[in-house]
Amino acid sequence: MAKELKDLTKRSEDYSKWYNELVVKADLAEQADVRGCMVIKPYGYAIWEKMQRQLDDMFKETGVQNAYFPLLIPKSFLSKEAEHVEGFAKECAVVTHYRLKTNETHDGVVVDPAAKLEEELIIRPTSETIIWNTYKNWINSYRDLPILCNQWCNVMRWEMRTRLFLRTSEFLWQEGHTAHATREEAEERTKQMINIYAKFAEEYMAVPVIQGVKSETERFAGALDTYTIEAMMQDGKALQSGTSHFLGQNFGKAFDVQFLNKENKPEYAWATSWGVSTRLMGALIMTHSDDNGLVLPPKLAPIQVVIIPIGKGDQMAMLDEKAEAIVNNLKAMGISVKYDNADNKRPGFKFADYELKGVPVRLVLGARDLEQGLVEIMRRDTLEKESVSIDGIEEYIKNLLDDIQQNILKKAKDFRDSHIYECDNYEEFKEKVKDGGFFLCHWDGTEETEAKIKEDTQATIRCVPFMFEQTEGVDMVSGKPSKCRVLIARAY
RNA sequence: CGGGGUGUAGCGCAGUUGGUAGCGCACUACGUUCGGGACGUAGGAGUCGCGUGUUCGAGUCACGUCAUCCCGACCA
Repeated sequence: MAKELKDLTKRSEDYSKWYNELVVKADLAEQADVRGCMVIKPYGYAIWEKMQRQLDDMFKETGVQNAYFPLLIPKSFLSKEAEHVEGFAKECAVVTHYRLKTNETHDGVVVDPAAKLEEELIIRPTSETIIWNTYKNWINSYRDLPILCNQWCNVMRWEMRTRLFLRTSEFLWQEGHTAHATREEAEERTKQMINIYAKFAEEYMAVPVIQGVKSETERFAGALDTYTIEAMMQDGKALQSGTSHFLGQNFGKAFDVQFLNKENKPEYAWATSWGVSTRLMGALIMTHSDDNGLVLPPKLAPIQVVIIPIGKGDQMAMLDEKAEAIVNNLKAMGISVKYDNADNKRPGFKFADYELKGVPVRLVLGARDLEQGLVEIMRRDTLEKESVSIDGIEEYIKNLLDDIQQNILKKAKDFRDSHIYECDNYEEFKEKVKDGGFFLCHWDGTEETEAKIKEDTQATIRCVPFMFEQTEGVDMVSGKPSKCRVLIARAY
């Protein structure tokens, strides 16, 4: 096992603490006083907004439109698709009453028993049911199809254990729900969306991901196929970062959504759904951060460049003037920049603070350097400092931002690739998997084997990956023949 | 839901055999500072998670309860 991963494993013992503390210190989010819910603070939300905007653009290029559906779902809707209810029943919050009243001692409120709902309402854990109940009214003919809707919303899943960004009871996400006239078209859409997620993760988040298809046990409740993108965190564990489901005609049948096809014959609609959540923020944090704090990819950083002036009182006016010119030039180039000339914080404090916040580039405007026409530039990914001529500094910064974006992706990719192992020996696997990493192993396709691996090692089959050339072999656990290698890892 | 922690000022914590509620950071004012998380002086801030009990007296002891964190089962 690589030495650096050993070191990470050591950190992994209190990785959660490191992660939670880092998030709080970097001012991204905090745990709310309500069980398992999260307050996303302005700086954190700014990152989420950038993600939203980019994803939205990518969706719209494929014809998807945004819409909005209700938060509350009648209980009966959820029971219409058997597997779906099985999967979500255990984690639903239920609305049973619609009114409170003053208590007998008049110092508080109680639920008014007279206001009990005849049918309870479920706070959406996901919206397939209410959306397909609506689609029923929208679809009569093959000419009405496809329907390509996405909604940005919150959902609630009453998780037993929560963790900031990775698993909160309430989380923000987008969920796309499409209806199609043919199986082929729906399957095509399922793959198209997982490709978009992978592209977004790599090009914008600089998080390399492995695409694949889930095993039957890990599949979304009610889906025929679940495609996933799996990212590797710095402690070698996997994080499922996005999913796209081919739902077949399950929801079409459950909600009786039929249309007349070209042959004038009734047919059930074909469905897909796909989503990514604020968990992506967790992926971002856990992929790039170091001990100084966050490292944000320039394409998603709310502040891409921070300018910090250093000088004595009478020099500040001159520095402000110099800074203003650079700020205006950078803004004109579409670069978001913050000039921090607050006089109540010393430069050293500002340096540390913006490093913690992950600002990709820092420009120090020092009176002393300026006499020689120089400024100091520091890049957050490597923490390297360089003195650069102030002439043409804007172009230099633009190139540097591009370079940082490329570099952190490369760094994450190199790390991941050096921790992917092919393994054919179960004893060796059991020993190595403890320390993290992705394992490509032959699997006989049975649930028994899957369960045994999980019980022995806590690792799970993440997916059947697409990106590797597949050959037949022998299952390392059962010794039975195997068609392909699957990706196995411990996961968040 | 099982096992283990932790609840005391905004944050991080100390508080001895039960006897006046403390420290660091942050905050406010003034001054000196300012090239890698400054310093001095003065000041503000706390129903000790909540409830019941034991006691002359409870942050401290007992019982209960709630919240939160970590480890499992569930999950994006």
